[in-house]
Amino acid sequence: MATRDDVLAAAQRHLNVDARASMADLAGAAGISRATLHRHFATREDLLHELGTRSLDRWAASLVAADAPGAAASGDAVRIRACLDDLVARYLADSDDFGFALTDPYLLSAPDLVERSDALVEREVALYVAAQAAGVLRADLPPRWISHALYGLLVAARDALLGGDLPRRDLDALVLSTFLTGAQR
Amino acid sequence: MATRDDVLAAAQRHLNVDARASMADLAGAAGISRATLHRHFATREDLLHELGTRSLDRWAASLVAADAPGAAASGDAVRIRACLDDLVARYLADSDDFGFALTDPYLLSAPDLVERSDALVEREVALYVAAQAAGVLRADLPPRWISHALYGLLVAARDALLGGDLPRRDLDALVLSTFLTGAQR
DNA sequence: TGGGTATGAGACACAACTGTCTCACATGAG
DNA sequence: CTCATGTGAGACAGTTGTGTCTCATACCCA
Repeated sequence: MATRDDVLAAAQRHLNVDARASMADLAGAAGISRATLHRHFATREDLLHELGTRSLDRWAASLVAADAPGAAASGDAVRIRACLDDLVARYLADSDDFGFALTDPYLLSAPDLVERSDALVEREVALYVAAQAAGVLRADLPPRWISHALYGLLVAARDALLGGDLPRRDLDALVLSTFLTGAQR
Repeated sequence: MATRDDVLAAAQRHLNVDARASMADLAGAAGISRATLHRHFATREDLLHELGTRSLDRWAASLVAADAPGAAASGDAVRIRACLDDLVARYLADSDDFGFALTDPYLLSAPDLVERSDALVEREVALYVAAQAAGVLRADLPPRWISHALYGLLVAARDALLGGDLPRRDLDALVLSTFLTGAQR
């Protein structure tokens, strides 16, 4: 018998492949009937919202696991740099599971999710500000842009993976290296 | 009286704000009735497809305007570098108009558009390969990844602009600089 | 074995959107 | 003025997906 978590996981996986999947599609992906899916999640919005919340949970957890607040507060360049490396790898792992959430139109328009997302950006930006102060990141880039840029590279990585252009194992190094030093020789 | 092009332009503008707009929404945005919109475009797919085609036209035109094939063939580092600068600025201008097309689920799943898009990526990749050979871009990055990365930065720029985090005038420099040299100090 | 629980299949009403059609009206050209 | 053309308003049917409900059944546990 499929648990609520099993269903969420299946929906997640399927949405990463087909962002416009219907409830019938998601039920099929979970190997259950549509009726049973509705027993778990009354509405499609409920399901999406739950996935959105979990994706934000993961984002928040990654910030904590990489100790972004600690690194930012320390002001230590080496520590901040290690934190950035760690963060990129964690974000990539998160987007393996929640990649669809990066660009899902519903999630991007749900007010409470957007609000929480903004709050997380704020915490991430604090790290970038500290990184700039410590000389780890360029001080001439708006920290919010740095956040957007890393987000964009995650979208790029997701699409490269989906398009079969790159093996997963290369992504960590590519994203980090592109993020930090760009594409120029 | 609104021409077909006026209608397309209005739809484009509105889709950049609300990617899930209905035909009624788009008619309203164009200041015409839904019936008239259907006189211009029999189906929603027709409209989307036309916009998708035009966005690919613009992409192709930008590659030509920046003389990517010429620069690639020349093998001249200075010329290739200038071409890249030009290309980034043009892509950003294109995404002012066609930003929604970057992540629109329908456009990304329409087989003929995807096919044409792949062909354009191919031509873009040729430029990156030449840039790597000329020592302009890092040779250790897969050229396809470079293409994805720039695409990701365009998404980032669009979102930063939409979120009001950055003024339009700063985008060219930020995207180019981040693309080329990254965020690291 | 019997009873409670979860499920699948399917019917059903409903909502939103789509695409078509008609008709009345405005406007501009001749 | 008159006619042709384009338009808006609205009715209409069709489609798709949603959410609810019922009922038979399978399964697990006592």
